[in-house]
Amino acid sequence: MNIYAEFHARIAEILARFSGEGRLPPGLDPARFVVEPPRDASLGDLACNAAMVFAKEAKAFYPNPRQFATELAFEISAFEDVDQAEVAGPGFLNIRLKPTVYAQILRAVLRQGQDFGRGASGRVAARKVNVEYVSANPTGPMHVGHGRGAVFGDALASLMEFSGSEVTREYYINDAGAQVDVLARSAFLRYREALGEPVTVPDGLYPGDYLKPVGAALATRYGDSLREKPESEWLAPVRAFAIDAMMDMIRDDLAALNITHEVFFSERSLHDSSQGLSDVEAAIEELQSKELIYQGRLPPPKGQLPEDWEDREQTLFRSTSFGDDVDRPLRKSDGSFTYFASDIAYHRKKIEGGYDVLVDVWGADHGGYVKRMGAAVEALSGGKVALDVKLCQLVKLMRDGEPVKMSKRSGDFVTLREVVDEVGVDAVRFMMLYRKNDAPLEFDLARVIEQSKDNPVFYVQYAHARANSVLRQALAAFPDLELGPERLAEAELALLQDESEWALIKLLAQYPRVIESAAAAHEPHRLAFYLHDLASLFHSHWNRGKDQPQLRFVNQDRRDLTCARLALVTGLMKVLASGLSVLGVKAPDEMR
RNA sequence: GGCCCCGUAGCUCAGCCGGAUAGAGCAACUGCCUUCUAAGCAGUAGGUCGCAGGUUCGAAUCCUGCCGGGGUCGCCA
Repeated sequence: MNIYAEFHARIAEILARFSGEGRLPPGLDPARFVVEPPRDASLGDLACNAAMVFAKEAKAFYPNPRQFATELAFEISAFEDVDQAEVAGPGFLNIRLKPTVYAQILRAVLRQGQDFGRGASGRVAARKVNVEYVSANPTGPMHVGHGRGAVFGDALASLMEFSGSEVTREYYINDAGAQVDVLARSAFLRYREALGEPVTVPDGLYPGDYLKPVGAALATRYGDSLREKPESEWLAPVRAFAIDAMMDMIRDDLAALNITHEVFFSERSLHDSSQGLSDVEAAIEELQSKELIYQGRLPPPKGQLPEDWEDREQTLFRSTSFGDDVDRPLRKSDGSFTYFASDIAYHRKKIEGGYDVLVDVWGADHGGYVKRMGAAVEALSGGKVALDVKLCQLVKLMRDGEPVKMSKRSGDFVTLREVVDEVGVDAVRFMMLYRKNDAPLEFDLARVIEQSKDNPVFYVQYAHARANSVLRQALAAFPDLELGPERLAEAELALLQDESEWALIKLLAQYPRVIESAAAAHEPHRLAFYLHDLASLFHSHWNRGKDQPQLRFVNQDRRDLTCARLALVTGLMKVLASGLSVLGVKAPDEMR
């Protein structure tokens, strides 16, 4: 039950009726106006800008927006659940609802529980969505930056799912490039080490200790049978073995963050030509048939020229036809395919999967890649599939305001796993979501486990725990009280008289709208901020009970009033629990 | 040099598809609280929304140019 969507529909109906009656021109697009909470709650419950948005079209019928709005206000006042509708400012329509509307919403929250807000996007929701995230190279443990993309993608997937889309969570394994050969050589070195050879890791190989167990496992599996063979013979099996080991490790790291993917897609599989044309070849062929491939030369990049730059003719994709800056090469100088070529093939597979929307979550350093990928998806889908690339900025790891030193070169960097083990899943997830994805994030290891109001994770979880504590105390005061949501929904809600009680209910009523807009914008941080706002309002109302005992939720002398207030508390708990669960953060019953 | 992201209170950041007097937390200042319901509470002050144009009834929001910070710039992934 989303009152904003509800009134948007009703007003759209009025406009359509006016058009039919010749009081407005036909064909006014309802998508152009909005129904939203007014800036200032004292203005009412809903604000609508339709009269101003359509002022131009309505000019022949109403000389100015205010008169148009007055006409609409007259119609809206007639609704049973509307207390009053009035015109304000240049032509705003402010609607005040009867309190019974909010009482109904609270009952809906209680009855639907954690499903309140589910499917909030209704028909606006994309039907089938693919969210690709993490996609860290299988060459080592994940670091904190990967973690941000992982948490972001996972929460976005849940959010879109909750709002009404069918979502597939996908991981693209970069198991085809040169870096997995480096991985294989590094693992082979550790294999020789495990067989008793003294080794030093040369430059260019991965030095991390995490490959030692892989070397040992190789030794167990192969004995010394690979030792004297040429690289051409051991590379493939060692590479496959090491990739599997790395993916197991990455899956473990993700599991520690409660992240799972439905699909792990192998880049290497795109190059498999054992069944005829490989996927990469097929993708290029398809683009060829659309005359988007040609042999040509690229101008050298401006600024500093790469040292090994050579001007040569190459296979190019005409991405400039779709807004890219230059056309992009598909084959390297040795004839093999570029990463971009495999990525085109990969996205072609996703398009074939019948998705309406593709979301890719990348690190900000891949920003230069967005246009060409968008061009490829547009070319391959004929513009039917939307690709939204979400770039996640860096994470700066801090401790008590001081940066934590990380040197990746030595192979001795702070891993995601270490951070999760130190501060817990909830802190990592919530903090990573409590910031826009494209803004850099400072993550302070000390601050996120602080139990104070300065720590948003604690603050929001504590609101849930505190609500639960109120219920426990109510039970102590009235041992026979039935606290089931169904029973509380029958409480006499009209007994709620305090303004901040209604402010809380009104904020609860916004939850579906928050879900809808956060999902539509692919911005889970909006939900995190909403939950913080909700917690904040609850805490501050709770604190008023310090000075004014009559405002406390549990009132020994007023069983009926207590019930009404418990209905509010329970509704709040449900929404907090629902939102936290969408973000993948626990809603604890107590914080001790 | 091209492209992308960012620039909002002293600091860290929100601000939806253009909407009414631009918000929150921290820090600062002023009171209160010191066992009351649970990790304090209430209030005050603080802004040229980087700058300059443009679009319009209306711009932090959209467009153009500039300034500043970051990222990126055939074959790396």
